[in-house]
Amino acid sequence: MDLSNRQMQILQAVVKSYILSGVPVGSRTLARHADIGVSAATIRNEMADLEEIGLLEHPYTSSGRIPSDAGYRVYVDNLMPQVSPDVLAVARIEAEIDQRVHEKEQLIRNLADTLSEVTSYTTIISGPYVNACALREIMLVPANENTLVVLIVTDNGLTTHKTIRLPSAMSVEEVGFINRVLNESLRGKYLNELSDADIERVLWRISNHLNREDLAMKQLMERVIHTDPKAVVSDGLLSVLSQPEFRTGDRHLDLLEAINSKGNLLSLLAIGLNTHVNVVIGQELNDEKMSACSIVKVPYYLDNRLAGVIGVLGPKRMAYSRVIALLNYVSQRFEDILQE
Amino acid sequence: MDLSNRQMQILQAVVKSYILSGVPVGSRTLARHADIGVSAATIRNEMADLEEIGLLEHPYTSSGRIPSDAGYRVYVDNLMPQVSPDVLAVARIEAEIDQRVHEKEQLIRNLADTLSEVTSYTTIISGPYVNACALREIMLVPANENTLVVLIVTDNGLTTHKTIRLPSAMSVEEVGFINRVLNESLRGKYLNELSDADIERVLWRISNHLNREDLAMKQLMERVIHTDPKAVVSDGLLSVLSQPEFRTGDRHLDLLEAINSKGNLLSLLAIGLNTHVNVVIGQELNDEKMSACSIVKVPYYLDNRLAGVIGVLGPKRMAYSRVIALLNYVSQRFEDILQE
DNA sequence: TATTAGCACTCAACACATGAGAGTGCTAAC
DNA sequence: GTTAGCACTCTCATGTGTTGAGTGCTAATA
Repeated sequence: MDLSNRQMQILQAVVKSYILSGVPVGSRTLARHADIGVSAATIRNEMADLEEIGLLEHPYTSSGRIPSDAGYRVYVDNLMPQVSPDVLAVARIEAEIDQRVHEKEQLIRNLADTLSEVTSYTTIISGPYVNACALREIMLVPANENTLVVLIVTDNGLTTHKTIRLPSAMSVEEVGFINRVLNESLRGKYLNELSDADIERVLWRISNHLNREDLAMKQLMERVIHTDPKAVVSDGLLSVLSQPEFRTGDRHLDLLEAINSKGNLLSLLAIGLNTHVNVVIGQELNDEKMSACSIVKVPYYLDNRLAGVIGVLGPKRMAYSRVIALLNYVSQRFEDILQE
Repeated sequence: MDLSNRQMQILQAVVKSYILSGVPVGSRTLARHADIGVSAATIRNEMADLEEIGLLEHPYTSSGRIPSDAGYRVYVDNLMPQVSPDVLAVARIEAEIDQRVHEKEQLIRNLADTLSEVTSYTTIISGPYVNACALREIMLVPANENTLVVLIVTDNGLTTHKTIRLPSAMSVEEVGFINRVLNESLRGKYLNELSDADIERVLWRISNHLNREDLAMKQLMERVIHTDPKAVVSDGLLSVLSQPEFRTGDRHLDLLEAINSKGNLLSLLAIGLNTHVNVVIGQELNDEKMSACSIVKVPYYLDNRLAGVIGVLGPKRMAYSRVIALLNYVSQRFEDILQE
């Protein structure tokens, strides 16, 4: 698929104009407003070619062209201008950070809201994953005879707690002992990097001292170490649904339905999560109901460990370059915040 | 506003039919299908009277009648049949409870989801309020020199944790001491029932022993005692937005906008929260954007203390009697669960 | 050979008209 | 007090004509 310079220029102009206006773009508008330097007729010919290659499409016989999924793909990969993040948006984000919210988890949720507001799209985040951080303190608190509450605090100030139901009652002394062992063995470690041997060692110390069946302790350890896939926060649906592409008929219900299945969202964030910034367009989302949407997402790290993913969900007709610049910025700030 | 028997009969028939079909109901349909025993013309006359009183209205000159807000109100207060909760729905709810989810908070969230599914409306819950339960254990864990994590466990197994930033560094010993004092003084108490004297006493013990300024300790106590208004969980928007009344134009955007302001939702749940089951209809919600909706809600208690509110948000044309029966049932189950 | 002007053609969008149907309000009769 | 009858109203669905943007093709042009 080799494109002439002019074809690229025209494709770029079509995508830009369509993103801006949401209206299919015709050859004459392009001839007038984009600086191509040839007549509308020539542009028409080129457009016909671009359509044949599959980069543009035609809602109906005599409407302007709109980019196909492949067209957006080429635009995003090759034609899109690199921009720096919008100053106003950055100011909003920094203002949010300056609020000095106590809980980092809360701060990150707030930032997601802010991101939704400044982009006018929906923000989806996973993480920050507590078990990607160095453990500082683990605290077992008996809630009653056979229920424990586990509080986990990481070095960088993330916290989580969960309730564990024990198969049999456990005395305060036993809980205290396990607590001590867990802290001694796990402090400073990354929960998601524990080897089977590490776990075995801890279990051995515990079952050796307490007269407890191995299995129950093993289950307890599993629960302690395993972090729930950390609910995905999403927000800003309103602005996406206000976009014209969701105003006709029941288009908006499709999107809502897709988003409602939260498991779905998590898997969307996981698509092709190797590269840095990452754009998934329309059909690539592998979900009929979301084929009118795209996701721009970027993972954020802590000590080179994946700490979570930030994603922005919008219509396919999304301001890609603007969002990408912003996401890069925000992910950097996320890392700063986590780093403390 | 005295209604004749027949007027009540007609109003009831109109509301029932409209709730069922969503279509304005005319005198002939009523004469045929509702068992009134008079002709369409008579019904027309009565309807005109009901309209004059303000219980019915007229979308346009020659359409059938629909109930006004006041009409719904009379229906809900006086005319609505008492039904027992739908067996299928109850089965779904019990199945969810049988899952034996560890965290009660999680179980309650799951039940909210189930409630949304079986009613086809949106469920909103506040609570369960941790500070309406007897305190079992309070645990202060230092996260770093000037950050504390507070874990609170109640007698009935609710848990919450929050991060507190201290104005100045605090040693492990100091934290340990405060921890001890807090537990000794507060165990078994209800955090939202502490008197100023109680708090003063605790503060006195602490500042007396540690050489600490009173104000900082006071702030710490405030944070410990004060429960965040506990985010409102809402779900099942999809089914409400699928209702015909939100399909025309941008009606759905209005509703989304209203719901998006979460503070708003909390205040909606708080409207007139004295009675047991409680129906708030249309305009009564005091929100232009929600005037097409109603909320049915019921508080749930623990030891005669308000533990939270469950609400169901749907179109004004909601199956009130069914929802009320279900909510009564669910609130009872909530109380059982909290009671353990 | 690449480009352009010209022109017939297509199709969505809008405005307007028309008819059917449901339902009302009113009046006069029962 | 109740009912039948009838003119009237208004929505909704359908159809028709017009407009305008835009295309595809062809033939002329550089």
